[in-house]
Amino acid sequence: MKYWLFKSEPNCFSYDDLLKCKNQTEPWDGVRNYQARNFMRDEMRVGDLGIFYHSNCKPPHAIGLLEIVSAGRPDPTQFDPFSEHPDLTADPKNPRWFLVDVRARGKFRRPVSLSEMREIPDLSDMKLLSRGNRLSVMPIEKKHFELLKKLGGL
DNA sequence: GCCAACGTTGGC
DNA sequence: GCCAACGTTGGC
Repeated sequence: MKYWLFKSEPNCFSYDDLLKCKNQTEPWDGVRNYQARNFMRDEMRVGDLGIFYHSNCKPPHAIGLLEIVSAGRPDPTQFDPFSEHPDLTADPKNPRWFLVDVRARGKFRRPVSLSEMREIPDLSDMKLLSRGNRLSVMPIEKKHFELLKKLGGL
């Protein structure tokens, strides 16, 4: 089993928004980065777990757990000219962008801020903390997942 | 295939 | 609002 970190801007889609979705499940659509796409298309498996991270807010923080509940599948929003990230050059017979469906697996009792993470030596080699990292979906080591979960009070 | 220009991300 | 980092684009 693998572990992942999913970034989202809370004013766009927050953990509470996920909790309000049917079955607390939602497609993680709109990703338009090849590396992130490859993770979703090729490496995620049903049952993998993830951390939900709120970016571009004050302070940025990890806020809860999620579970991957579908394999990678084509992201329908690429073909929708009215979606936020249409890609009209994508061929429906050979989709370019993929998503997975994620389900909420528990909100943290307390958020774990980015600055707090930076102060914890055991988290120092997390990809999230590396300079200039802009990936919205990235792998995370099990030990980091477990520690974040604990810091979040779960 | 190189690389300059440009756009985006996202912490600060 | 600034800017570092980095991905993408497109001319050559």
